[in-house]
Formats: sequence, C-alpha cells, structure tokens
Amino acid sequence: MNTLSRSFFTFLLQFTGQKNLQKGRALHALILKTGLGSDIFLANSLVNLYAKCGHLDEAKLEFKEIEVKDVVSWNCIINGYSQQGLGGSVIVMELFQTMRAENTFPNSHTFAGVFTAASNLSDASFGQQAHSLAIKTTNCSDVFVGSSLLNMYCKCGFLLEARRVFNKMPQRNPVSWAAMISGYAIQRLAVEAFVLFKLMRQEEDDGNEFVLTSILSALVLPEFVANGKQIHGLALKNGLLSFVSVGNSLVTMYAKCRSLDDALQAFKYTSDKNSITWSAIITGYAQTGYSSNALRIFSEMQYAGFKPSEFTFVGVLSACSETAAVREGKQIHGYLLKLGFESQIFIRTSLVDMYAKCSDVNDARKEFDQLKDPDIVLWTSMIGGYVQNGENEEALNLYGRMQMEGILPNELTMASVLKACSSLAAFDQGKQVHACTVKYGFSLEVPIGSALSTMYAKCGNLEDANIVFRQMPGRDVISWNSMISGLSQNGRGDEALKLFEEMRLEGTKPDYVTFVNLLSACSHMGLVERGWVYFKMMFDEYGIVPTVEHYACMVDILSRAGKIEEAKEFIDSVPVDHGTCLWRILLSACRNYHSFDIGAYAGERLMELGSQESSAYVILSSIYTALGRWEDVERVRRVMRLRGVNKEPGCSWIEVKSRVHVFVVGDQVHPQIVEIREVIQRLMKQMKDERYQPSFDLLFRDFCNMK
DNA sequence: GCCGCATTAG
Repeated sequence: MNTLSRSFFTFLLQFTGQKNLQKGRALHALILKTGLGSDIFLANSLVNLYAKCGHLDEAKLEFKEIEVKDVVSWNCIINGYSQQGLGGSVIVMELFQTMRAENTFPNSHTFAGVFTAASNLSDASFGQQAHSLAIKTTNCSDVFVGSSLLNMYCKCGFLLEARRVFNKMPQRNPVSWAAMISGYAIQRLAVEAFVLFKLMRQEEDDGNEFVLTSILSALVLPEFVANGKQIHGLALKNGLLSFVSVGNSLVTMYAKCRSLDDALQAFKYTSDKNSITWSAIITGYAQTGYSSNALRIFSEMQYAGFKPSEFTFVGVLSACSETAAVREGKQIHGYLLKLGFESQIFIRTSLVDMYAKCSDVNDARKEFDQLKDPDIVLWTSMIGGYVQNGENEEALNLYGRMQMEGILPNELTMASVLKACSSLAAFDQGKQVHACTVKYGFSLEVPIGSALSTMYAKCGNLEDANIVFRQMPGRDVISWNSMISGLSQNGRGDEALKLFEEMRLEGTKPDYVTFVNLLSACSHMGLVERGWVYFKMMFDEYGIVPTVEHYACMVDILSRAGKIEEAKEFIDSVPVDHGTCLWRILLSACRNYHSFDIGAYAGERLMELGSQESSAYVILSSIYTALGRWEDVERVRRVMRLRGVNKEPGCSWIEVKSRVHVFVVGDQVHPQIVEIREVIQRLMKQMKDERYQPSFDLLFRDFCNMK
C-alpha cells in the first residue's frame, strides 16, 4: 500500500511539472480505483496538479473533497488562485480568511502566495495585515517570503517599506534583486535602480534574465543609454541574449533612449522573435518620429508570418497619428476589426487619437461614442482631440459631461481643458479648472503648471500667470516659452526678453518656439537691432535652422520699424519656400507707411502666387487708387472676382459670466445690441472729447468700403 | 514524500 502510494505520488509530481493534464487525469482515476484517494499527500498533489494546469474549478472540487485539510491543502489552492492574476487574487483573500477561521495556521508557503495576491491587487492594507500576521507566526527571513513581501510593497507603491524588507533579508536570490530593481523602475527611479544593480554585482553574481529585464526597463531616457549598453554587454557575456525577454527589453530600452540604430541591431540579433519583439521596434519607431519605418516593419511582420497583437496595433496607429496618415490608419482600422481587437479600450483610445490627429474629429467621436464605459484615458484622448482641432467649445462640453458622470480627471485631461480655456480666453472657467486641479491634488509640475500660466497669460492676467510660473517645481522649455509669449503678447516685451536671459542662466536650452516669441517681442517694441541679434544667435549658438515663422517675424520687425526697403531685400534673400505670408506682412506695412511702390510690388507677387486672402487684393487695389492707376484697380478687382475671393467677416468674442459672446462685423442679432450701441456711442463721444484722432486715412476708408 | 517569490508591450 505504502509503496503504491509512493509511486503514484512520484508520477503525479512528474505530470504536474510537465503540466500534462491528460496523464494526470488518468492517474487520478487509478488513484480512486485503488482506494488511495484519502491519502492526504496524494489529495494535495491532485489539487496542485489541477491548479498548475490552470484548471482552478477542478482544483477547487478536489480541495473540497478533502475531509481533513492540512496547511499544504490550503497552500495548493491559495497559490493556484494567486497565479491567476487579478480575478484569482480576490478569491485568495476569501480563502485566507476561511483558512484562519478554521484554525489552520499559515506557514511561509501560504504567505508567499498571499503576498503575491496582494501585489496583484495592489491592495496594501490586505498585504500589511498579512505582513503583521507573518511577523508573529512565520520565519520571515525565508527568501521566498521576503521576495514576495518586498514585491508586494513595490507594487503598492511603498518603496521605502520594500527597501526596508530587502535590507533585512539575510539572504537574497535573483528574484529578490529583480523585484526590488523593478520597484525602482516602475517609479522611474533609474539612478536608484542602477545603483542597486551595481550593488548586486559587487555582492554576488551577475543576475539572471529577470534581473536584466528589470534593470533595462528602468533605463528610459537618452542619458542612460551608456548604462544600457553595459547591460547589453553583460547579457552577451553571460549568454542571456538567447532569452527573448532580454532581447525585447533591449529593443525597448534603446528605443526609449532614442538610439534607434541600436534598437534595430538588437531587434535583428534577437533570433527567436515573438510578437512583442516586433511590437517593441514598431512602437519605438512610432514614438521617435520615424513613422514610415514603423509602418514598413509592420508589413514585414505580417510577411514573416506573425500575427499582430493589440500592442502592435497601438504602435502602428500612433505612427499613423504622427504623420496624419489617415488612409493607412483606416486600412489598419479595418484589419484590427477583422482580428476582433476593436473592443479593447486602449485600441479604441488609439483610434480616437489617430482620427483626431488626422483632423477627422467626427470619426474620432464616432469611435468614442461606441464604447459604453470610456476610461479616463479615452475621455482625455477625445477632449484633447477637440482641442487639437480647435473645437474648444466641444472640448469643454465633453469635459462637463465627464464631470457629470463622476469620472475623475488626470493631469493630461486638465492640461487639455486648460488649453481650451486659453484659446477661448475663458477666464472664469479657467479659474474653476485651476480650483479643480488643487482639489484633485495635482501639483504644478509640467504639464499642468505651464497650461495654467498660459491660461492666465492668454486671459490677460499676467500677475497670476507669473505666480503660477514661479511656483512650478520644475520648468521645461515649454513652460519658459509660454511665460515669455504671455508677456510678449500682453505688451510687456521688455520683461519677456529679461525672462529669456533668466532662462539661459538657469541652463534651459531654448527651442525654435522660444525664438519666435523673442522675435515677436522685438517686433512689438520696435527693436530692430535686438531682433537681428536673436535671429543670428538662434543658428550660431543653438544650431536652430530658421523657419518661415522666424523669417516672418524678421519681416515684421523691419517693416513695422518702417524699414520697408530692407524688408523687401530680406524677403528676396530668404532661402526657403515661404508661400505668401512674408509678402502679406510687407504689404500691410506698405499700407501703413504709404510705401506705394514696394506695396504694389508685394501685392503683385501675392496675385502671382494665387493668394486667396481678400485683404491682399483690397490693399493692392487701394494702393493703385491712391496712385491714380485706375486700370490696375480694375484689373485687381477683376482677378479677385474671378478667383472667387471673398472677404472673411471680422469676428471677436468675449467671455462674461461663463458665457462666450461672439460678434461678427455688422452684427445685428445680439440680444443686447441696443445697449451695446449706446456704449459705443458714449465711447466715441469720450474719444472726441479727449481729442483722440482716429486714423481714417484714404487707404483705410477704401478698405472699409469694399466689405 | 506534497505547497511558495520575479521580467518585457499603451
């Protein structure tokens, strides 16, 4: 009897290790036939067999059959469920309570499973309760208990607690090191992770494939690429490159460090590629701006016979977003429908994002509306989509609906909503959103801080913009840019230029937007020389190649200062294709300075280029009127009619008590139009009384008449 | 004689 039981047991162990359910079942039948089913060792091992094969229902059935359960019976069922992730871990909590209620004392094996369940659930209070019980009843210096415990604290975000457990461990194995390092990696603490990795190498060995993937996942910024290469070398030396997980982590690491050539090499040398390998290189290219490479590799992947996963689709869809490749995007949309991925929430989010970035905000909304319970990322994507497409009112409407449905925003939601407020100059609403950011406990880090200071600046409240800007714990180039442009746009150019000097002192490298802001500040203040200084500094000191925007600012600076001739020569020297915008600026300046000859020249260039802007034709014809060249006046007006150019009506808006009031030229429909007229009359009278001379010269009059 | 810990992709 004893010998039979022992040999059954040996086979059960073997089949469990092989996860061979078929042979296991046959053996199970044999055990019942021979009447050995009540042997506790065999009964526990049967529970374990079904649990390890993922058949938890059968495991549970066998577990219930055991009349006198011992701690191992409980351990087998608990650990079976804890390996099933989130769903199983909930059941572990119940099982653990029942076990204690039935007065079975947990041991170190139990706690290992319980801590794993708590980490799956990110349930720190469950984990801590179990921890205090473990201290009282179990030998906590066990390496399995220690590793699962510190992993639980890492996954719950208690890094210091995790480190305390880690430090106290009398012995550590690669699992402990991997868990602790990935704890730092999750919190983006690359330096701490790497320091710990070095400590491991000093103390013990080189780690295994799990340790290497953990440390690689921490190295996500270009400044860590050298560390990443060190790990790569170590993996090569220790023969760990044969693990596909290591290859995948290397590809991801190089891509995140923006070393795409290295990422491609790592990809090529990963011999046993899986779908993750392909997704990693595709996402890498997509996120570093090499969208066409991403799409090319996506088709190679299918050619190589790999089925794309949901993660692959997220990567290729983001590649389509970046290049606004709506045709490819729609094809990929069709493909993922065929594979049945459309109900996955982050696929839906990528689709919304793709359509919104392709300026197809209606299709984006269609995708958004198809999901019953959008999560916060999806809400944010849709709201951000509206903002990107200038549909700021829609963005605020949707945000209102989101609040009504009781969904809590995240930092990115708030940044988008603030941007909508900025564009609408919706001051009251902006302040309310500011209050919400405080209520939800968001700090003034990028992007909220910059969005807030931009909002205040765009609404004309520079003092509050500055307060927010000064309180930001860290400022990036975008924060500086938004404050500089806020000052410049509100007529405080001198402060904008001072702030730029402060930015340089603080060591933040300006980008091309900074220089657009600086040049536009110079233009408002009439600082021609200073403008030239910045224009030259941009390339000479920072290597930024000027774009049409910068050339436009220079033309503006020169022509506002009345240097019309110099502006014309400057435009003729511009080495890039600038379309109509530079001539357009010069033409306006010629109107103001009555430089009719150069004005006529600029206007003719605009007509040649087929300008669709009515004002260009209007000014040109008024210049010819002033010069008495009636045939040319007639010719300009004929071309204008022929091309069907219409004057866009002027439009302005203001927010009063959370309502936006829009006015169009010649507006008669505003409900308070009578009162508004009275105020205008009063202002006109006051203006006259104070002897202000409005400019009503010949050219402006003509401009008004042509409406 | 049975049971336990970790990694990569948005």
